[in-house]
Formats: sequence, structure tokens, C-alpha cells
Amino acid sequence: MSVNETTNVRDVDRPALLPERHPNHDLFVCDVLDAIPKDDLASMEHPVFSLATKPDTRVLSYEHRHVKIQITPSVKGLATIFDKDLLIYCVSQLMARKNQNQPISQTVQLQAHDLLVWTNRETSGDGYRRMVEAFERLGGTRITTNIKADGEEITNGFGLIDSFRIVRSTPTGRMSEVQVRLSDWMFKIIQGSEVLTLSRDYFRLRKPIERRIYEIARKHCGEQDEWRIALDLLQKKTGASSHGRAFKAMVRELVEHDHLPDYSVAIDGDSVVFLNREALAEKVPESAFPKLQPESFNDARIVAPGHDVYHLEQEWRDFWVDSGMPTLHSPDKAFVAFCKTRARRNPAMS
DNA sequence: CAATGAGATCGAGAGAAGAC
DNA sequence: GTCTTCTCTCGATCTCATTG
Repeated sequence: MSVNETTNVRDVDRPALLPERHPNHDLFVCDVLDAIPKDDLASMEHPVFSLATKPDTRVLSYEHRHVKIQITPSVKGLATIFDKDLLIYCVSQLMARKNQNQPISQTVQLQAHDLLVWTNRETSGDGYRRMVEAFERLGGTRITTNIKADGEEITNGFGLIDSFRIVRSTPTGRMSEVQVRLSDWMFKIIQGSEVLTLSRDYFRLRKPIERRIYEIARKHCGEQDEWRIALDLLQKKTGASSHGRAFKAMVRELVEHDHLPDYSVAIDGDSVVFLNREALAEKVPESAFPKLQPESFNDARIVAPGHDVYHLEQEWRDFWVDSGMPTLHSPDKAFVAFCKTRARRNPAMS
């Protein structure tokens, strides 16, 4: 669901969300630490990706019930939350194939330009340079953990990705194809479909912390109506190392601009409350929604052939609620226009 | 006209200084 | 001590001009 740009502009007239450069398909993401046996680490959700925008060479260590986990960066620094975009792309490509019952392999072949477009990034030379650096950080970041099994302590180490290979096109020296080999554990996650679907607007989140908060909300709130967490605990989960005051100010800003996909955020004392937007939409009384004429559904079928117009109506209602339930002079025209845009963006599957 | 390059600007985080 | 404000660094991002 795209956000109404005109109603979501910051005081400093800078949109909270990045522009939607390209309409994407479904996103899937796996929680990295889910890869580790769940009995031992299910209750641990430690940040793996750095939120910093400059090289972060800290070694992160966590301990929980005699299980130790250590995240070690290469000299290039920890993989950042922006680097995770590349991993999300690889996982999504494999999941899409898997969902179509096509065979999947641990090595993903992808077009560099497609990756940049799909992850809502710049396709400039700088964009390509940053992509290579991101792959280097992903490959260089190692996770080491010890697990006790039958009295024996086993230490496992793995990278975020196993390896990558860049194929450059000769005329301009620009890279064209990238081959990424995923780690065994990452591949197991995909095989087990232990992934979450992300909003398309995830890639439009500007701040690293906002992306991390969305992931946490996505995992914990999920389809529930509401999820509540203490502010300091949320900060701990995000891994943000800034001062508590700065973190609280950031959450306040998130509340004020209300631009987090899928969830609305509120502060209640020392707690942060995530409200599922879909659940919120359901609570709007039927009489409050704009009335549509029966002919409009016929018009919608014409502009969006192959789509379920009643499903589109539901999406349109969600969009209307997200936009702040504005008064519409002509709901029918707005609905048909919405269907037309939707159909252009996602042509009906045959 | 899409892809690309260059320079400007933003943001996270850290540290310092000053007010209370 | 606590809190706010300012400055700095550097990668991410924005904007606009150029290229093929």
C-alpha cells in the first residue's frame, strides 16, 4: 500500500519515506538467528546487522542460558541493515521459485541492475560500488555460537553468505551478473519456509533503526491487533547504541509521522504499542466507509481485468483508512482510479 | 530516455561543552 | 550527576547534469 505523499510530509518538508522507485513483488525475510536450533535460541533475538552508517568493527557478544553467540565483523565492518536488503532479495527470489514448485539451488544468480531496482536503490555507479561493499560485508561477517548437545559443546561458525562472484560486462566495466552462494543454514531456512513476508514499503524506510523496529514489530506483532513492549527493551532488541533519550525521541518521531508499514505506533508511558493497521481498519464502522455505486464495480472490472474487484475494494478501504479517511468528493472515481493503478502495477496472473 | 556520475545533504553515533 | 545542544565522521541518499 503506497502512502499518500501529500499527507505524509515532515515539517522540514522532507518525506519520512523514500520514494517508491519501482513497484515490487512479495518480500520474504528470515530472521537470521532463527537458523540456530530454536530450542536453544528461540528466546534470543539479538541484533546481527549494524545500524551504523559508518564502518562498525565491534565484536558483538551475547549470552543466554549458557549459550554464547558472537558476531565478528571483517575489517570492512559488520554487515549493516542496508546490506540485509541484498539477502532479502536472494531469499525472496528463492522463495518465489519455491512457491511455484520450481527447484531451488543454494547458489542464486541475479542481475545486478534488477537487484538495485527491486530494493528501491539508486542504479548509479555509486549504487553498484555500494552493492559490492555490501556483499563484502555480508561475506565477512561471521556468527559463532556454542551449543551443548548430549553434554558435548559444539561450536558452530557461519557467515551471512558463503561466497559471491561478480561477472562484469566488458564494454563499460559495469557489473552485470552476480552469483551468490548462501550458507547452509540460510538455505535450510528457505527449504523450511521459515520466513516472514515484509511490506513493499520496507525498502522505503529511510532510517536503519526504523527498519529494525519494523522487523521486530513484524515478528512479534504479526497478525495480532496489538503488541506492547517496554521502551528500553525495544531499544535493546534493536541493538541501537545511542542514548536512551535519543532513541525515545526517534520513537516519538515515528509516532508523529506514523509512516511505519503495516503498524501504527503509539507511546504509552514507558511502553511502545504497535497497532496492526489492518485490525484498525476493521474497527472502522461499515457506515463510515465511502459508498460505492454498483456500476463502479463494473468499471473496476474493465480497468482491472482478471482482478477480484471485491478484494480491490477491501484494499482501497485500507488505503483510505491509511490516508486518514479523507472526505471524497467522488468515491466512485477514486475507487476506479485506484483499481486502474493497481492493475497497472500488478497485472492479473493468468 | 534510462543509466550513470558528481556533488550536496542527511542520519547514526560518539564525544565535548555548558546549564541546571 | 543529568540533560541538552553542538560538532564531527563517513556511509547512505538526494538532486541534477551528462552520457550513450
